[in-house]
Amino acid sequence: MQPTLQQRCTKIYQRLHARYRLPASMLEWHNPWELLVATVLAAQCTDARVNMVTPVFFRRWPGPAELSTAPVAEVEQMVRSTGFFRQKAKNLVATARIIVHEYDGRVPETMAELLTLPGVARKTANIVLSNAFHKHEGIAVDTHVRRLSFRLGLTISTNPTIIERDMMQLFPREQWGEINHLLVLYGREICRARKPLCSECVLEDLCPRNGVVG
DNA sequence: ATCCCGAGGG
DNA sequence: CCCTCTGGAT
Repeated sequence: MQPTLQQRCTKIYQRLHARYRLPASMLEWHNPWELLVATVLAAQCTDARVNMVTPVFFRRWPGPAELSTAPVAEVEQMVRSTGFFRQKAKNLVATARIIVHEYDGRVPETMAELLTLPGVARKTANIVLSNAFHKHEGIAVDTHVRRLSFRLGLTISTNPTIIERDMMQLFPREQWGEINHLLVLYGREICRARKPLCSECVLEDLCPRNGVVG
């Protein structure tokens, strides 16, 4: 008797939760603004690299007020090593200006408002909402969540919006924030993009690769 | 679909 | 060389 999709998700959560207990992002931050900046910089970049940049960044520009008047060229050099540096610098300065002028200098706390910021889509907004404000409006779908949800047969889509909708159906809301961290950690350690360590996998009996009906 | 973009691993 | 890293806008 094959387990249902829901039953598999329950087991996936239980096993990864047991493995990682209270998982957190490796990004280093001290307030919502720092988490927002770090998450924008994390696009197509490792957390370790972001963490090399952000301490210097926040010493130079501690908050949105300081960044809003910074020369974009100087910001570009600061974030250069994270890749996509022209886009990220331009978006971060523009975001700082919007937060200063439209939100009284504070990072907005709703999905709709966060999505108005340049360079911020649902993935970044979900990370900020769940981690900085403890609001779980959705599930952050990044490269790891996309790869693992597909491999585990939790979605047949490669579209992040559809993947998020599928995942929201499969996991209870109180797990939405944590499931992102669990899948990211497991994706980095075991279910890696390049050479997944299937022989060490604790989800082996739940994976379509081993005959479980997707 | 394509572009943005540097750094590290293999 | 190629692939990947907690994406987003056009």
